[in-house]
Amino acid sequence: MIRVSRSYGQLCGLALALDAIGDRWSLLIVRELLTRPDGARYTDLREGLPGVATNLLADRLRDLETGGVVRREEPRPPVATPVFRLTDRGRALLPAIEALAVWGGERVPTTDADAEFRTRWMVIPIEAMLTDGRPDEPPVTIAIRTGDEPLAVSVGGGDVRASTAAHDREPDLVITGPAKPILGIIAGKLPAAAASSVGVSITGDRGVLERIARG
Amino acid sequence: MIRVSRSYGQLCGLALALDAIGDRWSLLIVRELLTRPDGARYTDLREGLPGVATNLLADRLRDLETGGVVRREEPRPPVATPVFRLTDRGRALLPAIEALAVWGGERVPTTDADAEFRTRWMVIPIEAMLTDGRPDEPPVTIAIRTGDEPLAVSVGGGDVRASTAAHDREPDLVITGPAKPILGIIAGKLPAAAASSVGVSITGDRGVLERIARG
DNA sequence: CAGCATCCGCTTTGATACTG
DNA sequence: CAGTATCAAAGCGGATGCTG
Repeated sequence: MIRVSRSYGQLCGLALALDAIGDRWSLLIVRELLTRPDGARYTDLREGLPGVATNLLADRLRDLETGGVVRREEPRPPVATPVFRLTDRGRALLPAIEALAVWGGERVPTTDADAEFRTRWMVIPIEAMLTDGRPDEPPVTIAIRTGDEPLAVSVGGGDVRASTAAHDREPDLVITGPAKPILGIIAGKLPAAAASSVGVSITGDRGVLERIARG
Repeated sequence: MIRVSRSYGQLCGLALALDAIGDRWSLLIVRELLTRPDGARYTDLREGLPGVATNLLADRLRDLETGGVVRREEPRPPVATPVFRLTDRGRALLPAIEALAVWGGERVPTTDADAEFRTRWMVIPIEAMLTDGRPDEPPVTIAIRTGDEPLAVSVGGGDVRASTAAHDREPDLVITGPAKPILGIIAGKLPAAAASSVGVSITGDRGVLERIARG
């Protein structure tokens, strides 16, 4: 009944990391929790992890809890349901996940039209790949309308932050269309001029795109 | 007979990366090849991957070749054996592997005394965790004597490079002892003064340790 | 309904043996 | 040396059942 995920038994940082988060679905669970700072319920996680078997999700959450990556918070007596959050150690996986996401993002399949998509999945690559190139200018916001929910990107003070929460104010730039080309445009790999030809509409201050593109 | 490693089917950079290198042993194979710029033969890889089943190693090498991470170079007609190398795309995994190795390295088990170890496995964490803090000073070298083969660390010009090749000249610092405390001392987590109490002997210019420690 | 646990068929893994 | 072949055991994914 014990669930000890098989260890590589190697005195090596990478092997030890893979002992902890190398199982199938583990890093994707961490991805979900990274974009939910307030924690997530079991069903939230299932929604963000299409294809996961429910028993595997339960197993992995236990494993990650044992590994010190995830903390389960039991609800207060009356009602409510458990909430899962990342520990500090879990959040420390961000650089590794960003690096993997950037590496994998270079090969986004143009075929495979029926792949699952959640707008939330854009948060990590956006924060990893973009930067505020003009930290002294006043902050601006971008609204991205694609997928299952809108995305708000805040640019200012040298930082780029993305979240599925709503903006405080009117966005300076609004991007609407299918996710794949939007990612290309944001990453600067697809020129904004070609947006309409791939079904993406951009309204507002396009200069913001230059401000956030990496040198 | 087709070996399509199960895809997550998610339009997400991280999921795509895991589709390519998320299978068991895959990233450890890349680790081995990263520390062998001249390529490795099948048996070299087996030596550096204790515990891998030979059929799995063959399978993974095929998968990684299909995924564009590894290239197999067949030998010239007379004799010789195939050599496996990383492609450019495979080498591009270095930042992700470094991030994972650093994360995993923070929890090196003090128990598990019978874990496998190869000196070569120190190359990536050393290059990831150390820096040349005095790039204008003349280059220095460190010899690390532990595990199955000696390790040569070159510090200079702002870079820290490690390899299992021999030094060109006499090392400025020699560190001898068991791998675990040596890693701690190099990372600056274990004071050099405590070295002898954990079986580590340090001879030469200890100032080098301050030169390479991260801020 | 949220949050799992159980069962079941299939695939992957790992240990060993064997071959060109 | 560089793998392939075989097979038991574990892991995975899907469906379904149970409990508060």
